[in-house]
Amino acid sequence: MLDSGAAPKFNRPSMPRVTLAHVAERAGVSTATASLILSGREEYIKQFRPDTVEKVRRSAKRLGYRANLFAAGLPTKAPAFFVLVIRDFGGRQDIHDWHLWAFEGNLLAGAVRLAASEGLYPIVATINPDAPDAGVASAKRIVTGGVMGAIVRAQNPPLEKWLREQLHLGYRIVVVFPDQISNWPQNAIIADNLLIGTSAGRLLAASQCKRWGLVRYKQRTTREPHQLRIRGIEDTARQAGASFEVICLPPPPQKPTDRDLARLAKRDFDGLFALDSVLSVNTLQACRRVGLKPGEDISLVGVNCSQWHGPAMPSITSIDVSWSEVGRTAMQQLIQLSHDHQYLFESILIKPQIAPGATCPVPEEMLSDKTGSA
Amino acid sequence: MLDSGAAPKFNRPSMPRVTLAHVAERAGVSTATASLILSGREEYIKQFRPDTVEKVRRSAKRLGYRANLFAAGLPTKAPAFFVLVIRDFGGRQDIHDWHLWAFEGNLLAGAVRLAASEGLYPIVATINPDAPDAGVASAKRIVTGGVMGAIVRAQNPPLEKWLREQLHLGYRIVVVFPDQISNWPQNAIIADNLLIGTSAGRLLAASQCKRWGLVRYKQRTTREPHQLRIRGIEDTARQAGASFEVICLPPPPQKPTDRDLARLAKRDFDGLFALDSVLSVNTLQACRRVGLKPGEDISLVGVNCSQWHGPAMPSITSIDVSWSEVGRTAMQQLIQLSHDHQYLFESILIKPQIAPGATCPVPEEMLSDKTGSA
DNA sequence: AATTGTAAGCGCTTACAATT
DNA sequence: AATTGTAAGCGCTTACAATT
Repeated sequence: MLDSGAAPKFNRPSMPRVTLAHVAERAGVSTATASLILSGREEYIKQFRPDTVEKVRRSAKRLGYRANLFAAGLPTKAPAFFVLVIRDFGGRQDIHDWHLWAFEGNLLAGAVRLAASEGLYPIVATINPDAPDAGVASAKRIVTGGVMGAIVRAQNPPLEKWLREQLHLGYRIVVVFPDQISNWPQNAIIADNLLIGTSAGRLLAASQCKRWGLVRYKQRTTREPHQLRIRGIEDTARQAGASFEVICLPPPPQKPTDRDLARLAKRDFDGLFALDSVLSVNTLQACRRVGLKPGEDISLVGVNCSQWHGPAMPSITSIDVSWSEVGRTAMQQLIQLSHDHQYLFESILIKPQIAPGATCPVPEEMLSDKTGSA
Repeated sequence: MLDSGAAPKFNRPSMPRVTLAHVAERAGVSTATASLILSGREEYIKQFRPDTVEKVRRSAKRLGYRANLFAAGLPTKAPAFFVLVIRDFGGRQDIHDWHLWAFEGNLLAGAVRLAASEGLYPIVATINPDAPDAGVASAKRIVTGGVMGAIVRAQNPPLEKWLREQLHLGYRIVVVFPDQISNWPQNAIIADNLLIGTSAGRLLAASQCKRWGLVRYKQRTTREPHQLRIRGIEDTARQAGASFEVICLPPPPQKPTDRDLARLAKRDFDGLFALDSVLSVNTLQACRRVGLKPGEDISLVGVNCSQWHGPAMPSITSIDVSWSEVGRTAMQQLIQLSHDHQYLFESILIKPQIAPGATCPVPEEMLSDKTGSA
């Protein structure tokens, strides 16, 4: 299929780039003059004679001149690039992995929209959480490779540890959704996980639920974000005088088994809270499989799953964290730090938003507190 | 919420970077020696005395030296960066837009995995198709800003025209999924749209369908990729002696109306082919709404929707194009061009794969031809 | 011959000097 | 005073010269 080099017309060597020197020479001025004029900054341009400005601009246009952005950044010590480290989801064709890309995409979009307005470009590195050290080296290299700063979607303890070291060496790093929250009093953008839990609890309480079930993964160690969510709903359960029990489902590659479903089928619960997006969808699915109808005979509140609903399924009432808002906030901080020539800021909590769905009604008064960012 | 600058510890100025000169000085050698040794290339290192090598490495480690990748690329004229232009899906909270990020993510992943092995980093620019000229300038600037090359997810005719101009100026550009296929005999990675259509047709024919319906958008102009898919299935219908009619659904922001559904409800069809991913999902949804059960009383073949199925819905039998394969192929070509110091190659067709689902059976013999790339 | 340094240069920016 | 050029420098690489 590939036929490169066969036909002569595919053998054309790539032309040498047009440089500022070419433009200057053709316009009969020095490179300094050309540079100043092409900078586009009025304070520079106005000190040249109009016909000189014209000459230079014409020459640049004529030759198709484009500044080399890498060279341009060197003298000013203000690189036009920042790093964005996101997750790669292996080559696995798992449907959940595939969808998770949408979160990363929104994070990227949030950051990039702001960056563009500052003339900043993102260099994207991906890290596959399953491949501990493989692709990480390349990401590390670029984070410390002379960029203006880095926004890193944290992935695992070793990476977070390295990031903290680099941060205190003076690299401008903003961490997004760290796992070990308590280690990040500085430079992190964190979802308000406690509020996620209490919000879910308030929804279940408002629906008069009395027998709450918390759906989580069966794992030895529970990560801090989930712990906080659990604490949030536990507190609310206590206040609401509801019973509170835990249901475990297997982590992503696996699907819930009949044994997992049995617990649900006993109908001990009238309200469920699923800790994350995949759990939420799996819980909805599991309920339907055992004949439960969330929204009718049981309430279900999920997390980050408002975008998830399949056509014939009820939409899940969801406590959402806006990934694009997180991306934007991270970028905002990076820009601020850069302007201030600093590298530390106090970590920021992002408030979740309640996205009403069919699986649990949302009282009017809870709909108002949708905002949360500065 | 943000408290930057308040506590004194957030006021630490970012430290100046450690440069090669620092490392060299501390090791008592010239920058040339330090550079050669830290290049990591055996042919350079072996010509130095072992203790010199040690001195330099220790000094670099001691000072926490990281090479500035932008400066490093200048002298060699082999920049370590390429551009990847993908789509941005506005701020719209449309569920389809949200999911479409997953495609862009897979495209990115495909390219980046290969790039990493060559030490290449992607600079990502996004273009919002709805904002014609707004963000485009920034993307154009970086594409011609001194990178090794660019992979561009084509978006619209004006952009494609500009890309073709730049290509013939000598910029290394690989276009992905162009709209105006016939304008891209060179430097494009294109889905084999004709084969998508004929594959769908063969599936419907194999299911003994006789009254085929083609589901497309109602628009004045039909874009070339869709035209080819239509031609593919039309040809197959003729060969199979099936009738062939068109059903129109409204484009993405809108949902199918009752009037749109009426056509389906008349049950004139026993086989449907939906032209793209959004149409496929909408068609499945529409069928269910009028009481049709795809897979039982009607066959449905979609495009790029195998990952889409909601829990309680049948999975759609889909003709898929692997976006990560497309990304990988584009990257492969870029690397090849760079090695050969060329900038043109013959456009490459990517064969689709048949992903069996519940809405239309797939004969054994059609499952084999899953591969397609070099 | 083995080992290292000198120097030029990548493409740009900007302070400052020099010219009219 | 208005206009432009000179020169140094950003941080690096690599051909080549120079030293032992």
